[in-house]
Amino acid sequence: MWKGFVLQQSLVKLINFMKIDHSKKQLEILEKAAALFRDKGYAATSMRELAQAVNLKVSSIYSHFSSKEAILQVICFENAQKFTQNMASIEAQYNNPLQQLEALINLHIEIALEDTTSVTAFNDEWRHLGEARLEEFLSLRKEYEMKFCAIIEAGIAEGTIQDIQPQTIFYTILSSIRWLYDWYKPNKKLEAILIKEQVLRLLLRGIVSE
Amino acid sequence: MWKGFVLQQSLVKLINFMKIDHSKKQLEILEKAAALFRDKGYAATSMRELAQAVNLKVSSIYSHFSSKEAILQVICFENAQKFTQNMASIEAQYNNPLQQLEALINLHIEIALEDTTSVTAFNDEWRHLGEARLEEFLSLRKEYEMKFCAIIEAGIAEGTIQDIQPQTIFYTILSSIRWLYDWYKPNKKLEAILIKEQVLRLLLRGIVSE
DNA sequence: GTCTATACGATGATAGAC
DNA sequence: GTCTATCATCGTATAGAC
Repeated sequence: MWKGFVLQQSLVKLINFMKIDHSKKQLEILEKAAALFRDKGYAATSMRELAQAVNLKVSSIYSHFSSKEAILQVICFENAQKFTQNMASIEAQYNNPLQQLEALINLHIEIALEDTTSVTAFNDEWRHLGEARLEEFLSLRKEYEMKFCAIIEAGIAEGTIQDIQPQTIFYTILSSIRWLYDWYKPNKKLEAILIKEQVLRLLLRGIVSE
Repeated sequence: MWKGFVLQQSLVKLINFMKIDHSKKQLEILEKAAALFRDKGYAATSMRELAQAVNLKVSSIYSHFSSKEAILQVICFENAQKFTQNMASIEAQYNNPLQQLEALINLHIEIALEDTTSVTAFNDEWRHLGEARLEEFLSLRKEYEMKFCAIIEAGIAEGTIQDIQPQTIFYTILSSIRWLYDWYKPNKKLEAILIKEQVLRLLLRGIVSE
């Protein structure tokens, strides 16, 4: 049995450039906004609620962000960058397609377990971006998808990955991890390790036991 | 290699009781509402938009449904019932846990491929139910989860399913299918069959090839 | 940067004529 | 059942004092 995935856990370092370029108050607003967007959705979250959550009057928020959508933009694009940059570092680190894929799955699981709020908002609420920004966002997303699928494709050619449409594998991986955002409560560190190992095994080896 | 899943495709019959109990106009409203809720989200969909979509004035909608939330309620609870009833019929049809699980996965894939709008709205927008109905809904969902996990548990005990926390398997299956709602365009019948076979194989046997 | 005050369009929902 | 008319409320956003 192939056991490579046991060896390379936790090698991926998460880059937190969200903390660069923003003032303390901006960061506070971004965090609370992400939490509200995650819990109630972007459209159902009002600026009045957000203001209350950060102990400001509504108008004061506009000293930090030009609009409600501007806040969503930061959340969406900084998270998109996070995934793109991590993928680049993974590609540099491994040259084996299967190891790259495993590291990518690991990356997505780790991000899901570590940063529940911001990434969830990014995952679910990007569609509320305005037309221009939405187009930009979708193009970034498409680029990420193509790189991801290229790795899968290489693994299929090599014979280490099942011969299934790369897009199907890609979408299945990405969405299969999404329940972590909704269900995982970041209390127990031990449980996180167990979940990570089990989800990874489930995706790589399947449900059926030999 | 275990090949049972090749034999029992498409045995699951989808029950469409959504078409019972509602007038034609109510059905039209429900369909358009589901499409709008799916595309823009419940909160971002206004009654005026919905009215326009069904060629009515806003006030006329209130002759068919008592409120915007009442429409969401129908969508959520009738879809919940759909899954519950299908599960019951699967449990009656098979007594092998692995076959039951495979039929359940098949069910979820088939529903995703056949009925994109209503189920997507149900999947994503239930959280906008009012407090009382939300509680009711979550209890139905919990019940479904427990039955689903009991089947997985039986498979693990039997040795046919990998020894992984049943909840982890359950959540991974359910969410792994969700990309179909977002990405699959119901044009090509042939492609649907291919996707179904591949997703099923991916979940059951995993990404890594032997 | 934060406040009070306010603009003003959109929202869910109702009253009452036909 | 459908319409016109209307309501009260809430939405994002701005102006201007401190």
